[in-house]
Amino acid sequence: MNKRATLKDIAKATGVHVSTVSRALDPNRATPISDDVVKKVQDAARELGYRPNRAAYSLRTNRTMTIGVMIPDITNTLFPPIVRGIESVMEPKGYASIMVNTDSQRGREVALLGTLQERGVDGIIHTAALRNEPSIVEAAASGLPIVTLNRKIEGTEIPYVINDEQAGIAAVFAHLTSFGHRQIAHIAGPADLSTGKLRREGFLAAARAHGLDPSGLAISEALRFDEEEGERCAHEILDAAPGTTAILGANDRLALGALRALGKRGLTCPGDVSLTGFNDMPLLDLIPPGLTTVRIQQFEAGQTAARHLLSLIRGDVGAVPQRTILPVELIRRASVAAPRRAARG
Amino acid sequence: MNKRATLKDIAKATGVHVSTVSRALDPNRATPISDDVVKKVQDAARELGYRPNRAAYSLRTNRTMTIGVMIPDITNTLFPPIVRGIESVMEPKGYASIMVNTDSQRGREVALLGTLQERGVDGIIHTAALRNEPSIVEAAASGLPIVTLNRKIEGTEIPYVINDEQAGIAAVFAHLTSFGHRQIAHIAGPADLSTGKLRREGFLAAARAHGLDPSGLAISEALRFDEEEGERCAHEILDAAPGTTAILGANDRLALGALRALGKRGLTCPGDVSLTGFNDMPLLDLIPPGLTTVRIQQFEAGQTAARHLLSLIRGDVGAVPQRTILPVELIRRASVAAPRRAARG
DNA sequence: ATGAAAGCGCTAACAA
DNA sequence: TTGTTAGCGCTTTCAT
Repeated sequence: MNKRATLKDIAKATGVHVSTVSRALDPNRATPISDDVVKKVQDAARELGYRPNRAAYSLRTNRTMTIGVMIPDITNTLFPPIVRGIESVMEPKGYASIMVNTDSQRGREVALLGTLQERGVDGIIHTAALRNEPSIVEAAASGLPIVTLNRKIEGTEIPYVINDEQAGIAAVFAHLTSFGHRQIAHIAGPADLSTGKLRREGFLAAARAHGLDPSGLAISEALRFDEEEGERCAHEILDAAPGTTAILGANDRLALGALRALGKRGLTCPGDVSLTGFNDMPLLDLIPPGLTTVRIQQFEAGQTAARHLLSLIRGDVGAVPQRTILPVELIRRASVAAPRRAARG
Repeated sequence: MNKRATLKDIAKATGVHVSTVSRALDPNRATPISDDVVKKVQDAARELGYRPNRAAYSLRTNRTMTIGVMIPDITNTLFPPIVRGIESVMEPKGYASIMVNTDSQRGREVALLGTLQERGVDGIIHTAALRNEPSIVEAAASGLPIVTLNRKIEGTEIPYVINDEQAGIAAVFAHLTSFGHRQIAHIAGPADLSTGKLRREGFLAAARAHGLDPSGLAISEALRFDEEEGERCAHEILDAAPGTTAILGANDRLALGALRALGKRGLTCPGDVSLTGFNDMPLLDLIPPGLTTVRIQQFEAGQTAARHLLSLIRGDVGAVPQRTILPVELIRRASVAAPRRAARG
């Protein structure tokens, strides 16, 4: 383990002072250096396999060239493309990211935010932050650049990037009504997650827009965004409102769970009940009958959030819109059909 | 942005020397400190919201408490559970991880290894390293603790953790022959990836073990582990060896591609051709007809690799077996059935 | 049991 | 254009 070359080593090798070496190696050099010294230094650096010591740089400049990426769970297919999107803009700028999984637990969210701060990250991209979690607000108030993804934090100036949840829900809802559905139920996501809340609101708004009384529509709220909860909620809905002809799921996994519930009840999709999801997860198209859903831009969302964070880090606050809403796309598949007996009116 | 409290601040607040503060806060304190000083210091630390400056710590100790995790692509469902497994053991020990995606490109693999070294990571878990990529060997030789996952690097002492590829392939192969299949073809993975190579070898070995002449079996090699290549290879196989009754895919995605090829040819699975995969990706069970496959331990593999890396970092080389092979499990689904005309003998 | 002092590698005034 | 100097916050050796 021959330890790494330092500026001092290069200085010794070239006969110039370490500060000169530092300057010669600085890509955006402020002070002018004679060409031959620059060349000599760079040659020596290459020769010695010099790599700057990040810790020393950080200690001195208070910049780690590292950002924190907080996500609920990388195992959720929603997040890997986001992470890649972030990486695609940060890596070329010399930033590395430390990713942490919060499992949507308040305790973990606070603790992990703490470790990121301790490590002196230059900024944080916070994906799907819990609603009503103040620690992130405090961190932002203390001057740490933060951008949230999939989540607006009320009452703050923290810039956020979200998909157009409302438009997505409106699109599926309109799609369902265009087939004649009126008895449309909703499996809502957890209320403490912003997507859960927004999509539920979108559902209610869409119902009103189509002249339906929201209070007459069945809504069951899932505790988690998973198949098990989707199944439970679907049963709840079908027990409470047997006339339901369509179920609008707050995401794909809930819809897949509902599909299972239909199967267990001997009901078919879309024959007996139409079904829709949200997100368009990978492989979804291969699962019969083919779930109609809403495709969101994950990679692009990551990129956008990263670009905004870079601006914040640079201090160019003016360049960052407080909110960015990314367009979504309705994906029509076979899980929606006309209701058996269209209950019009 | 009121800047963070330092040891000096605590020293000032408590009236003791900064070195005393450092010692009082050290969890595994070497030198004895009087109880009341310890208490006073810890109280002040809490009061001031003290968080150690990692950069200063790193500069001084040459330890970053950070590891690098190199993976081909987090978007591939294989890797998120591995990452969580790694995190589950590293995080409690105070380590953070920097994850980088190599996209299985030699250039990226070398460059990203470089940035990890520059950042002074204490160790690296390298998942699915490219075969014949020497940079990682050099890094290990220079003293950097490294553990590889899904990959053995020949001719080195680098510890590796792999799934029992051979046993997995042997199990599916035996499963196929137990249904009477003899004309078994293989869609092999890329030869420059260890899983591709190992599974191909496993296929050949299994064939011999069952008294089949490997040279009589059709093998088509995919350029990538994706559906498109699976489809291409399946067509190639069915064109070249029309008598094929079963296709053993090197992974699930290749098998799904093959499934698509069958569909396009008007063939059914398992009616006309049986099909098997490897990995048991999420949602696979919901895709008809239900792919028979091999389940591997991803989370556990990550945990194991992380534990081994910790031992290496601690200098406890003796505690780390050079190779760890994790058991796999055959998952029987409906994609395998008896061939229409069992070609026995 | 505690203090003093050095120094990790780097950058950034300030001088020259 | 280059050198000198100080110091970021921490750990650790050596005194006391």
